[in-house]
Amino acid sequence: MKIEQILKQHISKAFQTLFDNELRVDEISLQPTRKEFAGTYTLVCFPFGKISKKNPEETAKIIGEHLEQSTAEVKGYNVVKGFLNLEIADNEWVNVIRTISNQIDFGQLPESGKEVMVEYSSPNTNKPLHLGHLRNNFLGYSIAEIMKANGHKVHKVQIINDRGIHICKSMLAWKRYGNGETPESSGKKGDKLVGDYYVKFDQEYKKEIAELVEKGLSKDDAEKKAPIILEAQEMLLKWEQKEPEVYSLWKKMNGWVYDGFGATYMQMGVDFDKLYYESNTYLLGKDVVEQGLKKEVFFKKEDGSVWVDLTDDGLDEKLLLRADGTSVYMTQDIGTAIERFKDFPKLSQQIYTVGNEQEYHFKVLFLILKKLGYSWAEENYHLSYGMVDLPSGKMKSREGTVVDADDLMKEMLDTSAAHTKELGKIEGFSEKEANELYETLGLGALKYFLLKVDPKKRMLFDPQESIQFHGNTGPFIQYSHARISAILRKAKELGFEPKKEHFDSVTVLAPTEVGVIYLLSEFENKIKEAGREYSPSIIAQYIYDLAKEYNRFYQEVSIFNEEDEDKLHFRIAFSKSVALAIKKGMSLLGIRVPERM
RNA sequence: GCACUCGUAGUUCAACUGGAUAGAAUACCGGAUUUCGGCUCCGGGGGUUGAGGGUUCGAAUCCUUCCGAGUGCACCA
Repeated sequence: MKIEQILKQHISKAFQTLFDNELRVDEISLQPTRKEFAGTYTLVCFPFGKISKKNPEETAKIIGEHLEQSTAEVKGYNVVKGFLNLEIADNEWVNVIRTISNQIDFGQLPESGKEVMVEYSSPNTNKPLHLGHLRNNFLGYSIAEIMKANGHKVHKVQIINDRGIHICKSMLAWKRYGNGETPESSGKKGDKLVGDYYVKFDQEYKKEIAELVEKGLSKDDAEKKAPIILEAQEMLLKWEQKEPEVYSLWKKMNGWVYDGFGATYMQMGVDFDKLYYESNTYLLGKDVVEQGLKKEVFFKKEDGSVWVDLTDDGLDEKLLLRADGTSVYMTQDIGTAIERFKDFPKLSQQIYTVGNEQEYHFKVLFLILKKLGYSWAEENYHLSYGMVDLPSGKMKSREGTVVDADDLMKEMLDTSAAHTKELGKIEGFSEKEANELYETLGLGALKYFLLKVDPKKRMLFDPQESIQFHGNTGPFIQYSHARISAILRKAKELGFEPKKEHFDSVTVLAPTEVGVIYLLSEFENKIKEAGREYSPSIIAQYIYDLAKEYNRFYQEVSIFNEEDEDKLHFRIAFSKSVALAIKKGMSLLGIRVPERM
């Protein structure tokens, strides 16, 4: 059992004995003791005044004294104001390492029986992926990994926005101005090529509008009557009727985009278990709306359009079906959500990784699903994240200030390659190994930088700072791991395989050792917390603290110069546990760690 | 206009969900180590937590009023 749990039980019992009071274990909260005081766990005693009928300081003393006398775990205590700081016996910490060394997969919680779906990425096929998508993808992937570590079964999915007027725009522009250009003929990545024609459409559209305005039309009229937009609308109708020529062009161009995106996802190191295509799902939801009408959850207006009234819940009325019977975004999302629970009947939760500008949309969506009587609706979660700003300000595609995902990743790889070569520590690496390392480092830096910030918060992406290899960065942690790996390699060469039966004589630890072991004992708590809060940043912060604390130990305590062989064995086992925690923690962020760098 | 989110060292981020003298990183200044691995470690300065008021033994955190930033309020997706 965990030290923290044992302590809580002791405290509960102490309350029984000392004050004849029932204090449940789950009512007790222990917090880490601040660095400047002795001890590891702190019990805040201010609230107990009523129970003990004494002031907080005396209360703390009584409890501390009792725990020190009656338990093996508490070796000492001190009281500052109403704070009771408890010092734990060193052999308890040794035990923690013994337990971890015995564990097969440290950092993996037992199966929960819960099954969750994580949706992320879901791009528009007209626009190549950019920095904002990177935050989305890394977040979604990481949350999926964190859910797995919490013992849940996970399905990673995305919905691909592959139909609608915007798709017809790029198709039309390609048809008009493309001269048969293909990714092969131009050497462009498929998604970039299609994106270019989307931009081209917009340019031509604006030209036509300007011409019409010159001829005396109002701007609104011009926007509606420009030939190019009329043609695009016609194309959409043809697409819906699956007219062969339009349909095959659609398939061809989408194919290019998927190839392009595929390459980008590969580079990012993210993947999906199942893809949903809007072209398959856009008709879903209509029958649900019909059912909702019958149940009088929704209502019809005079013109025949269908609405839901959410004013009682502090929201607005929301349109679900147009007067002509066609559906809107919300309708599709309702249908898709229900479809997914049909696809995976044991699903208990969906997590949608979507930017915070859609918070209102998801609030409405979940509320509608709840009103329709779906019990899982309340479990659904919008993993909302803030925008990524650049030092120059907001990213705006119109002003060309967008940071392209492919370009950025390439830059990170180049920088890490240059940096690594400069250090000259990788002699003996094959070219393939070296390239893998650059990728591990470059992407690690990028992912860590984007994930260390609380997802809810808007963040600033500074390209200069993100490529740094020291401070609170991915490479710093990767470096710490590589160094421990070096220690373990050396230990093996010298024949010091950690043997847990040797630990028994180790009874006195250095303060830095206790610091590190305390953090190790918190690993699983952090995984739970990250899952509960949907926040990879908790893991990122934790691993950084762990790496830093280990470095402190490393500086202070020598491993191989230690004469006591049991201590030496202990420190190797202890280092191994730290390496494991770093590796596992980083994998929860989708970041690999090298053995050498 | 209405709704939601946010405001913390020069800068980028934390703060265990109401706990101690608000912590890291970065940059700057000073020192240690020169090895198991160089990107390591230690110390220093730097804060009226946007401003005021309230609740509390105790507030960056909760309530309230201002000020400032952002997002949303489509028969677009």
